[in-house]
Amino acid sequence: MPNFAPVDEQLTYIKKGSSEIVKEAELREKLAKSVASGKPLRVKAGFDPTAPDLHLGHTVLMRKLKHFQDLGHTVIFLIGDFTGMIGDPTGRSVTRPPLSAEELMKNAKTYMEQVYKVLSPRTTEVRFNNEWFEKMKSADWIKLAAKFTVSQMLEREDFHKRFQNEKPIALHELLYPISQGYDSVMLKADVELGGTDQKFNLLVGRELQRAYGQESQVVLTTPLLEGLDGVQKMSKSYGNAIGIKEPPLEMYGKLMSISDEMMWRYYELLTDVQMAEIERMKREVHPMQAKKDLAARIVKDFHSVNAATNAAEDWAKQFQKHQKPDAVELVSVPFASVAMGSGEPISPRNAPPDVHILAEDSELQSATVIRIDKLLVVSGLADSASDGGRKVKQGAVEIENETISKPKLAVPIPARPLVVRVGRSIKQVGFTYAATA
RNA sequence: GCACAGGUGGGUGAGUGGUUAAAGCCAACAGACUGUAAAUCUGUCCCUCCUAGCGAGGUACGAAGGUUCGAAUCCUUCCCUGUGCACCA
Repeated sequence: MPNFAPVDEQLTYIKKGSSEIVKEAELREKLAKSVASGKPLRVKAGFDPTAPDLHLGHTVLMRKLKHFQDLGHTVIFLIGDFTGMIGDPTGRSVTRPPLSAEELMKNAKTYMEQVYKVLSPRTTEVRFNNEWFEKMKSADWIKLAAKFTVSQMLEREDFHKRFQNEKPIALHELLYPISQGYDSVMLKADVELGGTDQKFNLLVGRELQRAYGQESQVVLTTPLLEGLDGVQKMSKSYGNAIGIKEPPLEMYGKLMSISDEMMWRYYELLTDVQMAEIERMKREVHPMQAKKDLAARIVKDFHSVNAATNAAEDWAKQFQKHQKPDAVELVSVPFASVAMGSGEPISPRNAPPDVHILAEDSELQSATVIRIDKLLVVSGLADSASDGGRKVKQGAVEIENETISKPKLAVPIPARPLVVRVGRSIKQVGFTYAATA
C-alpha cells in the first residue's frame, strides 16, 4: 500500500478546479481514515455509453478522476450500460432504443481507449452497471423506488420546471436518478464525481447509501465546460463539441476558433497550467499566441507532439496563408454521382458557354461536366443539392483554389483528388469510376 | 371515461380562409472586416430541376379524411401532451 499524502495536501489538490464538494468535512474525514488505514478511497464516476465518443467536456471530469488516481485512490469508471437505456432525463429525448450487447461492448471498448489517454489503466476499475441491474426483479425495483418520494424527485430542477410548465415527465425518467444512486450503493463508493448538472443525481446516491446502511458518499462536482459557442455546455448534440478522437488538425482548428474569453477557461479546466501562470499569460501574452499554445497542448495530450506541430503548421497554412494544408481529409465518391447527363466528355472547344473550364491546359484531356452542388453533397460539404447551390452562389466554394461561380463545372477527369473548399472546411475529393454497365 | 387547454420549420413563437414556403427572435451557414477570436455589417437558412431568376415544380404547420375556386387557418375522426373531475356525499 502506498503512503498517502497528508490530508490537507490531498484536499488542496482535489479542490483545485472542482465546483462544489458535499460535504467537505466528510471528505476530510474519509481522507483521514484512508491515510490512517492505508486504504484507498473508492472514487466513482459514471458515463453514458450511448454516444461512444468522448469529448473535451468529459475530460474535465476525467482529469479530476486522474487527480484522485495520482493521490493513490481507486478510480471506478462506471459505464452506465443499463442507465443508458433510460437516458438522463432532459425532457427532450424520449425513450432510447436499448443497445445491443455487441454495440455495447464496442462502445465500451472505444470508450476505454479514449479514457486511458487521461487515466492510467492499472489503477482504474471498470464496471458496468448492468452487472447488478440485470439481476433485479420487479419486486426489487419496487423496494428501491420506495426509498424515494415524489416530492424529493421534484426537487430536481429539470423535473420541477417541467412539472410547473405542464410538460410531460415520463415515469421511467424518475428511475434514472435512483438507478444512478443505486450504483453507488453497489460499488460502495466513497466519493462520486460528476458535472454540476449531475448534482441531484449524485445526491440521490447519498440518500440511498444511507437507506442501505452505508456511509454516504461525498459528492464532488466539476464545472461544465462550455462548447465552441462559449455559451452552452459542450455536447455532441449541440454540435459544439471537440471530440478527443478527432484528427489533430480539426482539433487544433476548433480550439483556435473559441473566443479569447473561453480560452482561459479551457486553460483552467483542460491543462495543468497553474492559475498564477494563466494570470500572467493574460497580461503578457498575445491572445492568439496563447490560443495557439493551448491548441498545441491539447492536441499533444490526445495525439502526440508531432501531431501538434504538424497541426499548427497546417492550420497556419490553411487559414493564415490561405494555402492547402498537408493533411486534408480525403473522401472518395463515385464519379457517376456527380457527373451530369450522359457524362460525355467535353473539351474547351465543345464546352457550352456557361460551363466553366477549370484547367487551362486541359485541351488534350477529356472533361466531363460535374455538378458542383452534388459534389458538395456527396463529399459531405453541403446538406443538400439546394444547399450546395446556395453556397456556390454565395461564393463560398473553391475548387483547386478557384472560386466557383457556376453550379456546373467542367473538369478534366482528375487523376488526383480535387481540393474542394467550402468556407472554412477543406476536403480532397477523389473519384472512383465504376465499370459502366 | 368526461370536460377544458394545447400540438406550427433546428429551437422559441406569430399567424385563425386567399401575394403564407409560413412574421419576429435565437441558433446555424456563407461573405466583408479580422488574430478562422470577439464585436459589427451583409446575405442565406424545406426539397428537386433548369435557361440560376424578384425562375419552375414538389412537399410542409400532430395523422387521416371532408367542406371550399382556395385551408396551417372551418368540419369530422384518430393520435399525442397537460390540467381538472371521476374517493372518504
